Amino acid sequence: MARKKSETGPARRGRPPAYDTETALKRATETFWRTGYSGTSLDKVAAATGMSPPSLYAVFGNKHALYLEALARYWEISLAATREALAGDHPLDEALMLAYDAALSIYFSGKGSARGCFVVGTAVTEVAEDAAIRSSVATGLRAIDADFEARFRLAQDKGELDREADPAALAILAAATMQTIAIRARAGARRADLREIARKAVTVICGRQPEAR
Amino acid sequence: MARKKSETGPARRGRPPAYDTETALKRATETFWRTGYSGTSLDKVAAATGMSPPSLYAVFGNKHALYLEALARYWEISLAATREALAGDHPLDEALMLAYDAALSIYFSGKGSARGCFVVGTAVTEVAEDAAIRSSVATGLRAIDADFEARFRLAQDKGELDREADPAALAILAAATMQTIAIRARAGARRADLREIARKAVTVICGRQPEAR
DNA sequence: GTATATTTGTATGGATCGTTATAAAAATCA
DNA sequence: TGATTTTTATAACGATCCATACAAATATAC
Repeated sequence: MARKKSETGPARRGRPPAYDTETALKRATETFWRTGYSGTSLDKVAAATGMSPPSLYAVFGNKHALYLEALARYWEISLAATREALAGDHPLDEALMLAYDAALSIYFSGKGSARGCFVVGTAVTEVAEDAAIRSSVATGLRAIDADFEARFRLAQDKGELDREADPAALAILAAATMQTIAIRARAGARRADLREIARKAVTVICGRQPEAR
Repeated sequence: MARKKSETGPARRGRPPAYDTETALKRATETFWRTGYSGTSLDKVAAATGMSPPSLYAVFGNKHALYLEALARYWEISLAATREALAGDHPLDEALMLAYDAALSIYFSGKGSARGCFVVGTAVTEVAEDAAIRSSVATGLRAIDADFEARFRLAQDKGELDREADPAALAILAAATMQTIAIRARAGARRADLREIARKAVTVICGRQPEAR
């Protein structure tokens, strides 16, 4: 629960915070993103944020709570990116490519080699033993499926997609494509190659257009 | 490089090993599988294998080398399972389902909740900062793609698959389906639901059969 | 038996882990 | 100014990390 959202009230009482909570969370996220939850020590987070351990604990609680907040924020951002891509009035194949381009922008953000998806790259490992992380991941995965499925249903309504197509099945494949791209990005694949993968996947998923072109 | 493969020569000299290297590697793999590489201490591995830390180091080198050997062994087993499923003379859709059933058997093996895929569940996290693990993962991913692609090409030759289909694109989708199943299994999805996902994906991937049914 | 070779368990080293006690620093309120 | 409030940095806590020194244990070779 990030504070610092106070609307500059009548001036706070004690010593003012030296660091912004939002940017600290962003820096912490970047650190977890690269070395995972278990592989990231709080000292590393402290170094990345410039905050001392006691300040981190005062603001975020503990390492686990900090990671959960980073995970929740990541879901917000990445799900919003997918939704925005799918929400426009583009043709189905273009909308899907916009979603994959948005994902690629996230997966290849930051300095150095690609980090892929924060969830696939760090949360999935913890999910086996950590109920809180598992819950967050499961909920997010369902949301992705639902967003894709809604777009496929809309495509059917608009006549872009064969009436006999199965929107739920296509949604799983669309989500799977996003996830394989996330894995391959982290494993070192080139962005252009991954975009080509997305393009081919979209072609298969959209299938032959209904008669009216 | 696991020893203990010696063909019972003229009787070894010193005190005989108390533990079998193969079963120790299997137990170590199971431990990494659940808590990941960074999340698994050597003490935990020692407890799981029943071996003392010095014995583990004598046999496997160090924690990193032990994990790499577990990873290599996992690739061997899982790739062999996929190949065997695709190698039979079943129809394309049945062959694909055999591959997914084999994967599900691996993902749901062991006691307790499903661990998913060892690679997706543990190696992908380390891949960002560990060159050796990254190399192993990249090679394995290429192998999966190649195995699926070969099967799709065969299907075209046998007339099971539309001549205009793109075997490479379908292979990516088939691999992506396997990976999304791995992720969802670890995140708590039920086996029956994942099998249904596989079934629907196979339907989309195989597409409409060519004229001759 | 004695010497040699190899593995074993115990015990521990030095570093790092997550977390917190403590007190100085920097602001407002009186 | 002095009291109060809040954040800061330093330092350290016990626990655990990966790895190894050491000597007892157990086999063969002579």
